[in-house]
Amino acid sequence: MRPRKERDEDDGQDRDFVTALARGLELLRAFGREGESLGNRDFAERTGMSKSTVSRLTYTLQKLEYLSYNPDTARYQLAPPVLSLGFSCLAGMPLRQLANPLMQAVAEATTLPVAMAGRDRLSMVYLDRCRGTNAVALNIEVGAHIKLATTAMGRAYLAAMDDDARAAAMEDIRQDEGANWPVVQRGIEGAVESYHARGFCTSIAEWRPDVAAVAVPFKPRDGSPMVAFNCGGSAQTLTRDHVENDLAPRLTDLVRRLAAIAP
Amino acid sequence: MRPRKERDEDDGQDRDFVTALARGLELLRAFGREGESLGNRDFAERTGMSKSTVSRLTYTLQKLEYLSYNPDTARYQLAPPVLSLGFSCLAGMPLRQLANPLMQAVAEATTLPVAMAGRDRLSMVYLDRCRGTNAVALNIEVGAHIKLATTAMGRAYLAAMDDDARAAAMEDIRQDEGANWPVVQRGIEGAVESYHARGFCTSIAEWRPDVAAVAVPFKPRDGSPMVAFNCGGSAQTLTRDHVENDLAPRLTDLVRRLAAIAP
DNA sequence: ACCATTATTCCGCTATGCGGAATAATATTC
DNA sequence: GAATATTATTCCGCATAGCGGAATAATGGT
Repeated sequence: MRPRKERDEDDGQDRDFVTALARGLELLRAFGREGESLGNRDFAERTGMSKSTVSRLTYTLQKLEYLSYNPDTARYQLAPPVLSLGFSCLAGMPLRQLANPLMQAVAEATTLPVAMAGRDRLSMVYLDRCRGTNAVALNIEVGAHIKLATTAMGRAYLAAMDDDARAAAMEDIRQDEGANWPVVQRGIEGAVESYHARGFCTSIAEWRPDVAAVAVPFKPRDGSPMVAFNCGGSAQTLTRDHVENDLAPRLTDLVRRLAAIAP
Repeated sequence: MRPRKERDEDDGQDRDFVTALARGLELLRAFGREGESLGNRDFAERTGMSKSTVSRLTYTLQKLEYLSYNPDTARYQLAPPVLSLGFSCLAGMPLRQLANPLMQAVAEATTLPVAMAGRDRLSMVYLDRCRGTNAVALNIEVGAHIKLATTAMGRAYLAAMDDDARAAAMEDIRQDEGANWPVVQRGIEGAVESYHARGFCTSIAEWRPDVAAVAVPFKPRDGSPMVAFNCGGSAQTLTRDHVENDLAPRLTDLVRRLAAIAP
């Protein structure tokens, strides 16, 4: 086969990029995690597309049953076929099956939840998780988002990116964070150093004041997307010492074992 | 606002239907539940689109990060953002939060798993589920599919559809089932009767020889998509009498209570 | 009854996206 | 190692799909 030539996007347009598809997907993304229903008006505002375009796209998506339409409120909502796609996505990650037992072992040994996540723009998305026997703590479901910029998970991911990809991501984060950026930036830079020096990243009372966590990235050799593993709990009960000298080694060990069995 | 005029799709084309979007989504759907990776060739075969079209669409989807590309194998795989969409879909279903406690109560009373599902083409997709304390039985995850045509869940859904929608669905099922159709058809017709007479549908050793289940549909008054609830387990331990006279009333009761608190 | 809001339709224009054929790169075979 | 088979991408002309502005409809509030 033939590797795709680098396209010149800067000046001219990308002749192979299908705009209509991108727009439609942007519409699906417009829903927040809080499960609001959206009207055509909302879509137009959130995405900056013209009313007519939105109308046509929602019409199409509804016909394909990705959106369900409520005639009473004139609002749309994401429909079950969207969920199916998400499930196929999970099914297509052999890493999950391989990593799960290792995660489970750490969760049991530490009594804390352990999770695996991948990136989605400025978030990390949970791909799998094991609950620790102990905690009521931090019960995040598969599919849920946590911040890329300030969580241990996100920092571990950032730390393991190529320099240029990380630079691009950090630029996006800067846009997003506004005034917080200096603090956030320091956190990320610290994480990069921590990762290179010790192989893990922490976030103790930085994402949320009551949460302490550690995370380690994993790059599959076969080129499938990078993931990260985390483990953590209440910042009240977990000392920095405990996080760095007990939890962190368990996660680095998890990743080492995984590297031995994963492609 | 203004209700959308009925389009004439039969003869001319639908001027408002965005083909490129539909095609791109069809590509995402092409992945089976078994988590294969697909190359452009596979997409072209499965969807019947031309090679060039597939190439452009996969390029676009990859750029949007819905597909991850493995340069070694030249195969694509669904990426985390797809999972995010699925999660937003769940978040947007208030019914889940309302129904969950009721489902939990039935699961505990019967020691059997109870689930809620919506439709996706010829499948029912699990939207939520509660495990019964008892069984190792039938542990299906959220997002998973079961057959529309032969499960209790699917039959309950079919039974509660409008006559014309059901007719359309049955036509699709007929296409899909081939030689089995006569048996399947009788099952569905029996389910429709059962639903009208008693308010529930069963499938005992019909979907799989070792599974017995009962299901009840629920139509939200606010126009959001219909769902169904099921409950079941091993056909060895569950008698028809038990299913119809113990489990079924619990589910119809669940739906009655839900109707009282849901929109 | 009127106005404000929200959606949809209409329609001309052009960029968009389509597909066939040519081209490249890689795997496979002998 | 040359030759062949496979799989992908690029090129490019053409038709048309889809875009957006303006007009039109329906609805709800006051």
